[in-house]
Amino acid sequence: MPRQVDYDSRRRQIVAAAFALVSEQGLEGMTMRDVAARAGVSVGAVQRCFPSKEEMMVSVVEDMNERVSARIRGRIADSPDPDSATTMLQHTLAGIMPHDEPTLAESRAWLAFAAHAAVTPTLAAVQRKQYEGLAELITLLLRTAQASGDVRPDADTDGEADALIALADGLGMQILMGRRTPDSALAMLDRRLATLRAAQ
Amino acid sequence: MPRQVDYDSRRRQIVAAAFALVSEQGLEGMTMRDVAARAGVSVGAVQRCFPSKEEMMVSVVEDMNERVSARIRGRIADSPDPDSATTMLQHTLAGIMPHDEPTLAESRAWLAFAAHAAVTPTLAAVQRKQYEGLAELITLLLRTAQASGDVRPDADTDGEADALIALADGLGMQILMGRRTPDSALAMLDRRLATLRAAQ
DNA sequence: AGGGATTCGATACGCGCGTATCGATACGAA
DNA sequence: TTCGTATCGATACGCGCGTATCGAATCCCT
Repeated sequence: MPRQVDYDSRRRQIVAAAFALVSEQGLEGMTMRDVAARAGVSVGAVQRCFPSKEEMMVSVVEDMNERVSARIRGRIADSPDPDSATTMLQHTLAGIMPHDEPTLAESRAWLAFAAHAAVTPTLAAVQRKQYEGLAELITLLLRTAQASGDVRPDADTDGEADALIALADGLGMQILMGRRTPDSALAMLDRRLATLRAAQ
Repeated sequence: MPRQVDYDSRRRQIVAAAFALVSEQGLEGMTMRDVAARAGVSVGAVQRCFPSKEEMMVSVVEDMNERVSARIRGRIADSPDPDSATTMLQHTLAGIMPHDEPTLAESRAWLAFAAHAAVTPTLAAVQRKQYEGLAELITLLLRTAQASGDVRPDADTDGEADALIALADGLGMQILMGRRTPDSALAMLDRRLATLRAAQ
């Protein structure tokens, strides 16, 4: 037997397999056996990388968060006006909403983990920290846009950040349920952002 | 053995027990044994009322929806100006957001079922129909308020209804995660409603 | 009054779960 | 070359799940 394997890449493989299963079948579809099979490794290998299932779930959630962050960074970099705070704001919020199959899968998995976090303090702490980071970013973008006159000076940036996140989350759920198309949801988000720009 | 029992009240007992378990421990805490024990009946009794677990889940979701509807009706009736469409609108949206322990329990359970519905077509259809009804009600209220001049005439009532539902859902999740207090979330909702009233 | 149909709840069953165990295997040091 | 050791994956284990089964208990009808 090989005395040495690349643990990091194996962990990534396993996390990817676990994420795929959760996005397709929910958390109850993420069994150790199925994760191992999907990743093409033995159950023992999974156990060695993740001592318990809960640690694996934490890694999956963190990986999802990193992927969303990376996508947002990419969108901002590709934007014609990457330095504008309002541009970054729009791309950040649009980036957390599902609009194609990969991002739909992300949203399904996110929903599954959110439900689990509601009764599992460990996961709740992880997810909460990620929301905290997102809220801080959006607050910062709002303040920056405010300073350059692109957002109404009387807006409560902290509150508006949470309201925008809530709207994006809620719209994402409507998309998941098939009650709204990604395009129309995005249009609603943009309309909401527009009301922050113009003086009331 | 009693040849006849009150099936309706037993069904209600079981549904109440199942709901309590879901709200406390998530869907995975809703096992047939625990539901039976909590309802004070035997497992066989549960099986006779609900041939399968899935039918039980559907009943729980429908019961939750009825309870929310009843609460909204109560709020509207108790309001000082019950006939005003804007009053009904505010109470309807506020009524689906959690603000005390019973409604927090409702939101936790709702989240659990939403996650399950994402991978279970049967439940998805039930939940979707309920959202449809809610969206229609809110659209109607918006149109009525529009007709009496309480809401901007240029508002897209269908779109705004979904946006308001999305905001209320998202804010409810923030409350569940402990990132917002019910009061501050309600204030955000009211602020959003206010922007629909004034001419832009 | 008594027998047959019916409904009760306890228990059995098969399965899949997360985790623990362990012999087989491949390498580095002597 | 050979032995000790570290690491591999297959398999065992205990448990709790949803569901099926079944003898006991009850009531209606003749």
